[in-house]
This record gives sequence, C-alpha cells and structure tokens, in this order.
Amino acid sequence: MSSTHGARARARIEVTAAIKEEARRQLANEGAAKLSLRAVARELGMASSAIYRYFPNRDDLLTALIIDAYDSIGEAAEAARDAAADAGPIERWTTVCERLRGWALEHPHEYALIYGTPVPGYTAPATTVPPAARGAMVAIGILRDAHQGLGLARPVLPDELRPEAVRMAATVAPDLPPEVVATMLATWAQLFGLIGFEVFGQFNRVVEDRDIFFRHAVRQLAHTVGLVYPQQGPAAGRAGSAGRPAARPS
Amino acid sequence: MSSTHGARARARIEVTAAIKEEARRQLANEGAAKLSLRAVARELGMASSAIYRYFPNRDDLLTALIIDAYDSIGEAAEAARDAAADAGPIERWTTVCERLRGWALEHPHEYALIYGTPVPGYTAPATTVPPAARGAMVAIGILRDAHQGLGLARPVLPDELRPEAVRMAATVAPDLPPEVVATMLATWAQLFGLIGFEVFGQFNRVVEDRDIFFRHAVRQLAHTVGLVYPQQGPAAGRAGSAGRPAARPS
DNA sequence: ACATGTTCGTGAGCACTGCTCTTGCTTTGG
DNA sequence: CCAAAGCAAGAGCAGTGCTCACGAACATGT
Repeated sequence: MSSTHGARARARIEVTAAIKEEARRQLANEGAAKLSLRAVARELGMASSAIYRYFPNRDDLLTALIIDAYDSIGEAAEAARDAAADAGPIERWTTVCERLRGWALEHPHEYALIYGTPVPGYTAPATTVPPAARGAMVAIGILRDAHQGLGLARPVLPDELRPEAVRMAATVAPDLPPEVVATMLATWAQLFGLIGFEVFGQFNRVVEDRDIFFRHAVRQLAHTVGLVYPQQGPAAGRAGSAGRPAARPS
Repeated sequence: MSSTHGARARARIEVTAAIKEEARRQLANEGAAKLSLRAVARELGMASSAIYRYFPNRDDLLTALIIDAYDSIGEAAEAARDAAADAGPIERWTTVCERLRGWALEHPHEYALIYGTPVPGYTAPATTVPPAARGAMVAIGILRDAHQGLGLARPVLPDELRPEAVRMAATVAPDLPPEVVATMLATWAQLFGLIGFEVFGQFNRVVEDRDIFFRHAVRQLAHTVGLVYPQQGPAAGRAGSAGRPAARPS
C-alpha cells in the first residue's frame, strides 16, 4: 500500500524531510515562536501553499519536530547508558545525566520545544508520549539494575504519599518499589530544572564553571534518588568512598 | 521634573497601566507568543499606532510584563516567608516553596514568561536582574537564619567545586559558607524543575495527587540543601522527627 | 492502452500581524 | 498668549497562516 512504491512516494518523504530540516534550521535561528511556513517554503524554492500538502498546519509541523526532538534526546540517553554499560549505577546515572545536559546545550531550541514553554493553544497529541518517555525509561532502567544488584537504597516515604506512589509505580515501572518510583520522578524533574536553568540562561552571571557545578549537582541527585555503591563486590568504578545504606527521614 | 504634574502625566501612567493589564489578560488567554499589540489597542478602544507612544515595540511590552512577573512572584515569596516567620527553617522553606508553586499554578503564562523558554533574540535588560533575584534572596535569607541558629548542616564539597563555590558565594551571599551557597543554587534550580514540570504539563497522566507529591519533594529538597531541625531548643514547629547532623559524601 | 481518480505545485486572495510615517489636535510651560 | 511638545488617528508597507480553484503529473483498475 503505502510502501516506497513509485517515484511519488519517494519524493514525498524526501520533501517532508527537507521541510523538517529547514524548519529545524529556522528554529535554531529564530526560535519556535517565529517559525514561518512561508519562510521555509521560500528557502526551499516552493510556493508557500505547497507546504500544506505535507503538513496541514503549523502546529503539525511543530509536532513532527517535537517527536524528532524527543527521539533525538532519548537516543542520546540510550547511547550514553550503553557506553557506560560496564560501570556502576552511579557512574551510569551521571553519564546519562551529563549526556542529557550535553544534548540540551547542543540543541537549545529543540530542548525548549520539548521541555520549555508549551506552544499556546497547542496540546501535544498522544503520539508524542512514547518518544517523550524514552529518556525517563533509561533512568528507570538504571534504577532497576541497581535495585536488583543491591546498589539502591529504598527511601522512606511518608504515609500520605504512599497511595500516590503506588499509583505512579503502576503506570511507570510496576516492577520497582513505589518509593523508588516516586523519588525517581521527583529527581527526574529536578534534573531538568538544572538543565533548564543553564540552557535558558538563568545561571548567567551566577555560575561560571558550569561543567563542574553540574557534575556535582548530578552526583547529589544520584544520592537523592537512592543510588549507592553496591555493598557486595563493588562494580567497575572505584568504590573507595563508600556510601551509607541511607534511609532518609520524612 | 517628571512627577505627577499635569493631567497629562497622570493620564500617561494610567494608560500605561491599562495596556499592561490588558496585555496580561491576553497573556493568560493566548500565551506570550500570540500577544498582539493590535488586539490590545482594539480592546482598549484606541488606534493600534497609539500603543507605540507607550511601548516602542512588542518586546518592550514583554519586558515590562517580565519585570512585573518577577516582582509578583518575589512578593509572594516574601509574603510566605513573613507568614511563617515564627516557624522553624524547614517549615519556612517548605512554606515558601509551596507559595512559589502556588503562584506558578495561578499565573502559568507569567511563569512561562520568566522561567520558560526565553523570547528568541530577546535578551533581558539589566533592569530585570534585581526583581529576578528577589525570590532567591528569600531562600538565602532562610538559609542565613538557619546557619546562625544551628539549623543548617554544612555539606561536604569535592575539591574541584570549591573555587567555583567561593566565586558564587562572593557574588550571591558573601556571609554564607561557600558549600551552602553552591548547594543552595543547585537546589533552587531543582525546585523550578519540579514547578516547571507541573506547570508545563510534563506530569500529566503520571502524577495525580500533585499537592502531596510536591510537598514531599520539597521536604526532600530541604534536606538536600542542608536544613535540619535545630539541635538546641527546637523552633516553633513540631520537632518530633529529628534530623541527623548529616554531612553527605561526594 | 486508456480512462479514472488521486496527488501535487501554483498563484491569487483573505484576514491578520508588527511597525512607520504623516497629519492634525490638545495640553503644557514660558 | 503662543510656541513647543506630547498625543491619537489613519493610511500604508511588508510579513504571516491559511484557503481555494486551477491545471499538470502521476498511479491504478479495466
């Protein structure tokens, strides 16, 4: 049916890709708010109305770019996880976090598209959900490994949070303890607070050496989320500075 | 010179206020990207060109709204701090954090204006810096009080972060230990990660009971930033669940 | 091989935007 | 009282998202 049959179908996916590519360029130059379909068409040498054969409206173009961005950052996270496959959970965590930050700094406008101000009146369709979850799934995977390998402390939850934690765990990672999932989600949001502040310039004139600052903050987050150095037979990384069993109050 | 002399000057500041007010209304309805000067003028019953007597261009109107928003959230933080003046540092911290979140949920578009994606090509003028710092100053004040009252643990910093921590402390809070300032800045960014995820809908379909989730996360942040219940003579709040001295590794 | 239905690019056009400039009017200060 | 300065209005320019009717190129069933 809709395979790469004729020259027509082939041309269609080529033009679609060219539009997205040019749109991404404009995104980097002007930002999402000023993304102009007419300008994209002009740069591609086609009539402005021709764009609408490929994307019914501006928001749909944005949706395509959003999905691509989620896939891109998700892929980066997965690659970082795989590159640090032999290291311990804390090293894997920090490696993934630093790669997420690196991606954000390399693609600030695409980062803004997915983690910044949502486009007004635009609600992301359901198709964006799976790509959006890729990054978080990488983090959850690291926690899962640590959980199975005694490298994860189970934080103590207050009773009032327990039902919500159980609910969250059921929809996100049913095989992990609810305490871990709840803490993980909060930590995940906090991580993007750090990244966002840097990308959006909130650290200007305040934090200078942001590499080191971020590295330290992310190690602290690893502790917050419950990652500790394994207690029996340390993993690949140096395990000199041992961690506590660490059950935190309230 | 430029006091409230004639009826003309009075009218000017009245019209300026009316423009900002109407602009804020449009902001809440349509978002910053679709803020239309013509629509503002139309709603105010004046010619579109008349707006430019008061704001030379659209970005300057946005700048005014940004400053107002910073002042508004800063004022909210200060009010929360004063309302909890008699409580202990942890209660003050959580009260301020929950007020910040409350303000953000009440004014999502103004929140997006100051903590979301920056307007492309627009760099905030220096006049926005003092209002922007108001909120963080409230948090620093709480830490200062706790520091003087033995309610603050001094976290252990790795050596590589020390010079940067000293630099940050010098420009932000010279009277506080560098470790505290460094940890505080990271925690501050993480707090806005939590708020941003909620305001921008990243928690949709994942976190249901966000009040409780946020309250727990903020208590955890209080621990991260080093706030503990005072060791000699507990403060006003209940001090039953005592905290550890808590010096954290790496 | 031919006719049919679908897809595509085009250019005109609508309603809207930010912004500029000239033209007159009103208020102000000397 | 009168010149100077501030002000609103309207026309106009260039740009935007988006629609529509039109031929041309393609795909496909008979």
